[in-house]
Amino acid sequence: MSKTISAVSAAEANDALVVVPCEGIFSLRDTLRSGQLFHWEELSLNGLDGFAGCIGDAPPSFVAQRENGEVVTLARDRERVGRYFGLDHRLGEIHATFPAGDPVLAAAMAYCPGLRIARQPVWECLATFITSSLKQVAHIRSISMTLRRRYGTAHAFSGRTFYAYPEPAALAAAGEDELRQCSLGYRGKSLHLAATAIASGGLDLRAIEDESSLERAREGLMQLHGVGEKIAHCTLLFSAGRWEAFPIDVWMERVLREHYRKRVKGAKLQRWAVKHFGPNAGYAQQYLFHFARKTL
DNA sequence: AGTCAGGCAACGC
DNA sequence: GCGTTGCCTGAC
Repeated sequence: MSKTISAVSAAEANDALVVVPCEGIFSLRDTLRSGQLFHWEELSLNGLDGFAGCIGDAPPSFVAQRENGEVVTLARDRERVGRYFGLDHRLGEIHATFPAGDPVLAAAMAYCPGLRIARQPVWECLATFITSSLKQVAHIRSISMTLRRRYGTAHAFSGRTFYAYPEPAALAAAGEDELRQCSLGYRGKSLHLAATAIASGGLDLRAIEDESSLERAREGLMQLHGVGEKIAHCTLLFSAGRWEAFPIDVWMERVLREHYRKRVKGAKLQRWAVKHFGPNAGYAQQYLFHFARKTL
């Protein structure tokens, strides 16, 4: 079972809430609900409603947004939170690369203008999306929590317990059968193989992250059993800052078919999307995806 | 009760 | 290349 290795009292936390610098507009709620992060839990601290969760293997962070838009967190997490939620992204410059005169994208952006693409730790992003195959958001979330509780490091925080995502070695040691029992089914095999490959050094995630060519990074990830186009693109977009990566799932297929009249699929659809949406196609994808899921 | 989900691999052509 | 099928599980 996990061992608790840190504890921060609520009082201690309250004293240290500070504002996180943010470049432009941000919506914490939209960002957390846009299907890229699955483990943040609602938490009220000192009368302020926000969210708590682990960023990588650091002790839990508390994040909240005041009515005036200010993002606040513990002093110790100021930089970590800003970086994790992409508060330094220059949205104006990103949006300027989007196609002019695209009313669908414009509507999606108007729906969730403060949505940002987070910078997740690569392993936890990859692993989470391996477990997401053919699953609904609520279930992805539940699997993430189960894996964290069983194999992650526990941290006491504000009277509750939060868990870091388990390291590759922890999941490798758990074994395939045990992982399957975390409601994973056939995904247990993929997760275990990925954890083993990374824990043993057979696959170097850092090298893939640093790979200059998106194509080669994508191929590197796709060597893993259970990682195809969609999961590779999600990992590159949500954890490696590769905003040109454009994951196409059933929701994006639906949007592109119904609003853009695209009837092609697979690689052809992929090529069209990158050409149409430009160098930050993945960022555009995130607005469209969130918009589609909430309104279509 | 059957169908369907935020995919992928293996196989057939 | 392109289309089809099986796969675990939970929600409806």
